[in-house]
Amino acid sequence: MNYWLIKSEPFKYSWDQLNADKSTFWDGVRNYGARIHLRAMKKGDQAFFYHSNEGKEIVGIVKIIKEAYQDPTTEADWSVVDVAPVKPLKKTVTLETIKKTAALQKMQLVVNSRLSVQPVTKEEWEIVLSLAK
DNA sequence: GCCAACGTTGGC
DNA sequence: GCCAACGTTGGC
Repeated sequence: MNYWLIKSEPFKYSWDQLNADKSTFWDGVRNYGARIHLRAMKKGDQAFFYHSNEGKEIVGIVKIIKEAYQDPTTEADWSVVDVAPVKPLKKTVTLETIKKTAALQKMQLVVNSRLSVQPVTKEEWEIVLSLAK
């Protein structure tokens, strides 16, 4: 089981929208680094859903329900995965909180905030979950 | 709205 | 293959 973090600007595609849709294909990744991570995702992996720009917080957990396939919105060589919501966090975890947490300083969110699909270690995953209680 | 950081593009 | 210029992202 691998853990990830995917970002979306809430006014583009929000957590609420995902819950209304039940599942979606995660498109719009146009970055080679992010593409590598997308293609490494396995069915059943879980990911944090992060709201960038507005909110700047992790709002929920999603799971990968279909592994990477050709992005239907483009002819170019980009991939999408299908994701479905698992559950919202009881308490959202803000970027501010993450930055204040010593054990989370190596999260990609802190190191490279621009990467839209990021790997998360098991340790980081569990720390974030503990912060969300 | 600004700007720093980063990635990509294109000229050489 | 290097690097300057440009565009985009995202935090503030």
